[in-house]
Order: sequence, then structure tokens, then C-alpha cells
Amino acid sequence: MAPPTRTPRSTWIEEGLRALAGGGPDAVRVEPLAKTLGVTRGGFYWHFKDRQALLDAMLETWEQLGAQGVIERVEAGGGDARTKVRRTAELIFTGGMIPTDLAIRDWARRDPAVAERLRRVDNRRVAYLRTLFGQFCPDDAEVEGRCMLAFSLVIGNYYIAADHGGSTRDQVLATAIEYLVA
Amino acid sequence: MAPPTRTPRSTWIEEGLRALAGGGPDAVRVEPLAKTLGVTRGGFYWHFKDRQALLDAMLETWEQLGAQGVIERVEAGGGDARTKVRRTAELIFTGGMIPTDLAIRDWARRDPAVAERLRRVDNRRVAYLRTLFGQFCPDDAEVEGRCMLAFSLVIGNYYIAADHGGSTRDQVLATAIEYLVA
DNA sequence: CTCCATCCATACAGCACTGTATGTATCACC
DNA sequence: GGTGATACATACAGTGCTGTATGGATGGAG
Repeated sequence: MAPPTRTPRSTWIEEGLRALAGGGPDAVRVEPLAKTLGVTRGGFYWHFKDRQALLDAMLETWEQLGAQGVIERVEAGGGDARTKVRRTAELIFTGGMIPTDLAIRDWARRDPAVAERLRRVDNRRVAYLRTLFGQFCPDDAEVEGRCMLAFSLVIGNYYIAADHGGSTRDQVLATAIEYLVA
Repeated sequence: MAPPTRTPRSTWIEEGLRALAGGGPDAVRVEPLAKTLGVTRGGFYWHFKDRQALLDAMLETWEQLGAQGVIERVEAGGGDARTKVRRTAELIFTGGMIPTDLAIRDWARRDPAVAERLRRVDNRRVAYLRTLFGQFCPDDAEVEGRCMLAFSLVIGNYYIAADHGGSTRDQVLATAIEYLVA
């Protein structure tokens, strides 16, 4: 039979996150979202009070799902701390979550509520990085510096548009990571 | 033949860049801009064909002014390469250009024309960094890695929301920079 | 089958912005 | 002190979105 095209709450959130990743919070618009989902806005306002409610739900989803995934997969693989750092980098650099992450990061620059959520997520991530670097780097201050550099590298990789002479970006990233775990 | 232009082209561009820094390209709207300038849109469409023309002019201004400033001031100060790296960091971290820079960076993720301009600017910046690191680091690949890390640090500093245990952000940045020039 | 909660379509009023058209004020300059 | 280019105001039509109201369709529970 003709599929009734049920569009539950989670579908709106997923599509919203996709729009956010593609064009920032201003691109999360109800009508275009409905159009890409093949429905009208009729059902949207049954699931959500208004547009802001969708944005909040998107952040909530991101905060709960986005923070733990990579860490769990890295830990599941085992190995020593240096290996885990390399695998973390691998997972993050190839993961599809980054665009969403960056969009939220930029969003946080102009919305305090978003910034607060981002702070919680980033703290969890840095805390994990800290345990890794702490296992082979004795100096606490340097651990903190390396965490900051490693985290920055992930972000910089997606924001920096420069070329690298004869090297490819992947080569440069690999060199940088080895430099950090030295 | 040039009466005192109360709101010349450059004023629209400056205010546009301010709006861009604050809320991204979607926040660069003609009517709000006119309101903050205390005029109507009447004059805007004399200076610019349309809204897109303003965005182009903003990028042009940014590309010409934003790229060279820091490099020139660093070189004017003299000193060895390590000193210049530290001073570059100092100037960038305290400069007010960063918000505009980040907004354009995020913008470039979804606009190829912007991405192309950003690539030109970033290449000039990395080229300069390369000359600095190259003066005390013999390995070319590692130079490239350190450039990437240094550049990423600047960006990460403004996008990462994490705390750092007992340390302040400034302390962590200082440690990271010393780690890069070691 | 009937009833009911869930999900969606349609229609409407309202808002904010865009771009165009047209009139107008302000000065430099002769 | 009149003329012409410059810079701005005002009015208008058009667009795309928001949120509300209301009725209709779907499918499971009884």
C-alpha cells in the first residue's frame, strides 16, 4: 500500500542536523526541511512547539550522541596510549560527524546556550585525551598543551585551506600526530 | 564633484564585515545594516548592484587587508625565527581580526568562491610560517607538520570551549607554542 | 466496525527582507 | 545662483519564511 510516510520527531531532528551542517543554524528552516522530507509543515508543529524547539532538540541529540561515540570505539580497540591517540585521530578525521560539529562550534560563538553545551562536550573529550597523553608524558602542563594541539589539529584540518608544497594533507596530518605522540 | 559622502562604500563594507563576524554571511542584510548606520537603503543600491556585490566587496577588502598586516608587523620587530613565531602568536591571539577571519572560514565551507579566496590567503600565511619553522627545523615534513599545528592552534583556540583543569587557556597556549618551537 | 490517537494537508495572516522606481536634498563648480 | 553629479528618502511589488487554525487521512485497539 502507499506508504503513509510517517515522519517522527527524530526524522526532523536528523534532517535539521544535516541542514545545520550544510548551512549553519540559519539554514535550519521548517519549510525547506519539510520539502526535502516530502511533506508539508503540518506535522512539524505537532512534534515541535516552534522552530526554536527543533534547534534545542537537535542540540540535545548531538550532545548525547556525539560525545561518546568515538571514545567508546577507540577504547574497544585496546592498545597502548599512543596507539589510541592515532586511532582517535583516524576515527575523527574520517568520521562524518565533523561538519555538524563545526557548525555547532561556529554557532556557539554567537549563542551562549550553545556555547555552554559545547563546553560540556569539549570537556569530556579533552578529559579523555588527557588520560591518553598522560600515560606517556610526565609533565602535566605539556600534557595540556598537547591535548590542545591535538584537538586544534582536528578543527584546523577542516578550516584551513592551505596547500602544503609537495606533501598531501594526509601526510602532513600524520607527521603532526607523530610529532604530538613523540 | 565629490560631495561629502556621509556613507561611502567603505562604510557599508566595514559594517558588513562587522555583521559577518557577528552572525555569519546570513546576518549581512541590507536593511539592518542601514538601520545601524542611521540611514535607509536608498544609498546602498547606489554603491552596490545588490547584496551579493557587497559580499564580494567585503571579501575583496578582507583578502587585501587581512593577509599582510600581521606578517609585516612581525618582520618589523626583528629577532630570530623562534622569537618571530612567538610574536606572531601574540599578535594573532590578541588581534581583533579573528572573528571576521573565522566567519569567513566557516563561510568558505559552503561557498566555493569564498573557499578559493581563503586558500590564497592561507597559502600566504603558511608560506610565511614555513620560512620561520624552516630556520630551526631541518626536516621538511616536520616543518609542514609544525606549521599545520601552529595554524590549527590559532583556530582551535577560538573554537574549543574546554577548560584545562588548573591551568588557564593562556598558559596552555604558551606551553603549546613552546612545544612547537622546541 | 468503530473509535481514537497520531500524523499530515491546506489555507491564512503576518513579518522581514530584497530590489526597483522615483523624488529629493546636498554640495562642488562655474 | 544655477547646474549637475552625488547621496539619501520613500513607496511599492514580490518573495520566502513563520506560526495558527482546521479538517482530513491513517492505522491500531477495543
